[in-house]
Amino acid sequence: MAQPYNHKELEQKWQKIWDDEKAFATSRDYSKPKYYALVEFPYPSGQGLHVGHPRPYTALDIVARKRRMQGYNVLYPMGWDAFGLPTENYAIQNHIHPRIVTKNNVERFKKQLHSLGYSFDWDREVNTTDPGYYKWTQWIFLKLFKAGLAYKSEMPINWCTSCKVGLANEEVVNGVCERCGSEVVRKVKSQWMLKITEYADKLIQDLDTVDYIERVKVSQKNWIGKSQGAEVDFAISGKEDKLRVYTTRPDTLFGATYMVVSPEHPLIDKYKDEIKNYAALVEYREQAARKSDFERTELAKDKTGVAIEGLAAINPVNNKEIPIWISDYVLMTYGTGAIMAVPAHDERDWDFAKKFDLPIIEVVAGSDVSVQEAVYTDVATGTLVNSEFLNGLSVADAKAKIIAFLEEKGIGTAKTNFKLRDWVFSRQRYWGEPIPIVKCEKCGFVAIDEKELPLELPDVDSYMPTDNGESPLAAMTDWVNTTCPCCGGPAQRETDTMPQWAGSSWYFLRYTDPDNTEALASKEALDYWMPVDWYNGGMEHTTLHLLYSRFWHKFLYDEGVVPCAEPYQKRTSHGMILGSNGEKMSKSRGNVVNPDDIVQDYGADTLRTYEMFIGAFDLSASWSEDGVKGCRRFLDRVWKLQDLLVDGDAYSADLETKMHQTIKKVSSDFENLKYNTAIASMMALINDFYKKNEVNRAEYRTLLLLLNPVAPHITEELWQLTGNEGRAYQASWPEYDEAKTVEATVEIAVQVNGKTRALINVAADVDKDTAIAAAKEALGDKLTGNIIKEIYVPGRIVNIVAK
RNA sequence: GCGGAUGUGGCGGAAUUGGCAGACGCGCCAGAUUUAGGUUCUGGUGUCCCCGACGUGCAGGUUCAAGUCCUGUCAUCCGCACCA
Repeated sequence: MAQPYNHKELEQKWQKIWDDEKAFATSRDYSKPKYYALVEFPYPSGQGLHVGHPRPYTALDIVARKRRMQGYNVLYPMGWDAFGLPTENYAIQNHIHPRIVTKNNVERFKKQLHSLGYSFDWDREVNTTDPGYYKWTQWIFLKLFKAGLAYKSEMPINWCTSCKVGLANEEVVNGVCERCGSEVVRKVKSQWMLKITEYADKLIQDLDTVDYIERVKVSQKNWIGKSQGAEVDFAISGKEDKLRVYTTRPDTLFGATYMVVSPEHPLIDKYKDEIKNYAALVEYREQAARKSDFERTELAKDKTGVAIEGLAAINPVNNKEIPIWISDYVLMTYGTGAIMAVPAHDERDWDFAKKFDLPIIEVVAGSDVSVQEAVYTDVATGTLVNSEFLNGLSVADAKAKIIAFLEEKGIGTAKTNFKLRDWVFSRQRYWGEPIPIVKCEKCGFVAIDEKELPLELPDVDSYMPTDNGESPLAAMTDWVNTTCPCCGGPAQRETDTMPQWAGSSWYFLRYTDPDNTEALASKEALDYWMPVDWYNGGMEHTTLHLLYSRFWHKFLYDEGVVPCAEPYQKRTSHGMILGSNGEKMSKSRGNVVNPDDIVQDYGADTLRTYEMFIGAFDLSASWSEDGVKGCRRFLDRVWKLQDLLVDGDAYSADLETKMHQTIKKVSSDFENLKYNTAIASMMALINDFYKKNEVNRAEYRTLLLLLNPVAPHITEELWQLTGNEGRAYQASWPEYDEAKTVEATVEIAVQVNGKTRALINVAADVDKDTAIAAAKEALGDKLTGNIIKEIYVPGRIVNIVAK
């Protein structure tokens, strides 16, 4: 009898051997075929590893281990996305330097990941807070600055009242701060911005060149939100000025019966002396400023607004004078901050017009414009009416004709717009990369010399942002006051730091050559390793991190720094692991599972197996301790198979087909995110061994290799115990013979009128006549009536239609 | 409101191009081993009026055949937020 399966002893033993043997160190031999597998590097939080982390890490560890066994030179690295607010908040509360907090958290995470037996190449570990790393984050920023893609802008930004930081639009979730949950208000502040919008078109187009799961592509496209329309100038009655609007429906111009501008629109202050109700407008604007974008744009709410008294616009196609209103449903940050309202064919405009009793003119036929439900906007089938020279045209034709008309008259142009807005890149915080820019009274904003990089984050007395919203760095006058690299005169350093997204926007490049001091990575390393072959990460990062990193990568490609236009060849996403009650795991719900406990009680191999077996990889799944036990039982059974081991260097005849089928299934399932069914097929295989009460060496050997990527420790131990040469992780991946995956005889169903009435065994390649004859014999007197049709699907079914 | 998913036994979940619904696991039931419990092994386990019928959120449809395709509809989850 074999010794009992002692997971603790055995897992520690093999983890040490792998370390000593440098088993998973990436080769610098660039002549072998390469494979770059990547998982999102974690933020090393104070809570330690969560059971959600191992799901993607195990999945790609399986792929990485399998690829090594298939002869690839594999890069499967890990690092730390360690700048960020929770660490800083912890530092503020406990008066510990964030560097120390980060160091402690990283140590803990690393120990936890190590205990799970991942094949990460720890020689290539990166940390975004390491000056040797952020030197290159700053270097990329300077490149962006020099290319005109980084600029300062005074504009309304999202301001978190609690964190006292500016947030990207993308970081505001349901109107509250993504990180702290506090209310977000609008505040004007001078911010560093990155022109991601410059790359909007490329970011959409190049999605066609990569293998991302469809959901991710769709999310990215929707986020970028490309729309084709026109900008149209409306004259302001009696003034030189024009009021420019953006519309996706220029064909409905004859139906524009009023205009709406955003409460912040500059028009209002420009003509304040002529506007009779200026005070009312200002009051409305102040109300709007207190609302978040979310509240302002919530669909269900009542429309509000104030008419501007004393100004009117002229509809350029029919020269009718129409009123101008202000309303907070028009946002200054999208389009031109002004719209033409076509209440007959836009729901929001319709609501507004009904509430304030404004005229509604139908210009696309086919609706009853007196009731809201009938608002007609069908682009595919509509026909224009009440529109003079557009009458009778389809919407598409009318669009083309009106744009031509506007362009000829010089009052409008075709225009493409994007929902995507530029990236607010400043944070008034301490724990981030300093922005390597100084402000000189004479020269303006000046990049510091590249030789000065990294511009290190200095130590400060307090990590709290100042009450006026300045970063704690602003209090360090010794550091702030410097000289201008351009003219040598007095200058001040930028005191804002970069957002957490900065370091994670290029980390996959650094892994290829992490110790390079001359460049972010050598050309040779980048040419060999890039692009990442398979990147897996959470759905929550598809619009933020994924878009930002693609943007930086495309910029670096244009600069000749990286060899490919897209960073990731393939992108997949995993589902969340929920608590056993089906809710998101959180301390307050008391449903958090600590992976350390599972490793302790059941072993890393059990945890890894369970995380893969829990359900479809891309869907969320609930944790179940019983499920963990089932996976442990499976590994116990694999362990105890050594007692049933018999000699044999070829698969036994009765299991040969099953062996080839299992190799085929496991091999393809590992490639297609179907880890759960791969494990199920291995369970089914060992059930067959148990039924037979024996397994031969050839069969056991194959099983151990198939299972090795999932449960590397136990399989390595069994590999050794049962007298195999070398290491399992170095063995070749099992191969199968397609011809041998097919059964000689198959059981097929015999149906009458689609209902199964019998089962027959036939040769797999039996012809139709023989199959039908066998089916009729099996049916006997169950078959009555006249046979109308006979259907035979090889290997599947015989269906006889009788009446 | 828009966009994306998801809906299958007591539970987690399987099911090529439409082709025997419920693989695999959990739980449960029974038997064996055990002083007993646990462990382990073996067998069983969708429902019902059980030689038959009914079953994949609901209602229709196409088809010899539908979890899968089509139309409509309901529910839940995620993302976005009046995007002009």
